[in-house]
Amino acid sequence: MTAENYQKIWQTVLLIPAGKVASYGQVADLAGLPGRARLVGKALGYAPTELAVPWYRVLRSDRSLGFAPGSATALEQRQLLLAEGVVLKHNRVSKATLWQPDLAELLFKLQY
DNA sequence: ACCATGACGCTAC
DNA sequence: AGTAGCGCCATGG
Repeated sequence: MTAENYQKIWQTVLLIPAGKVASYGQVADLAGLPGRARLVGKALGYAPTELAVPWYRVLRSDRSLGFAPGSATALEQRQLLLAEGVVLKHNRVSKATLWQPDLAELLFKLQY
């Protein structure tokens, strides 16, 4: 069951389009796990590399990167986002880069 | 079983 | 812009 939750989370994150970002809480909600943002972070940490989950497109609800500024992971995330054309202002992404999925289409793709 | 620890988030100061 | 408290709960010691 927790394994299934991880699957739901990975699937949801895979739907985030390049150049867009979503928050941990948003992913949790869309994955059918409201209020469980922490689980999203855990799931991303455990994500199998073969799934190629775009973990770097997930950040905090205040639109700042999900890691301590200066940490190797934060630098990597910044680089990957910039490579997709995401605009970063002082360690924050602009509101325009937030992912706003069409719910009907999302439900269709997630196949619940 | 108990306790501490997080890739979090929201409300209230 | 910051801090504090609380809710959340899987994982590991």
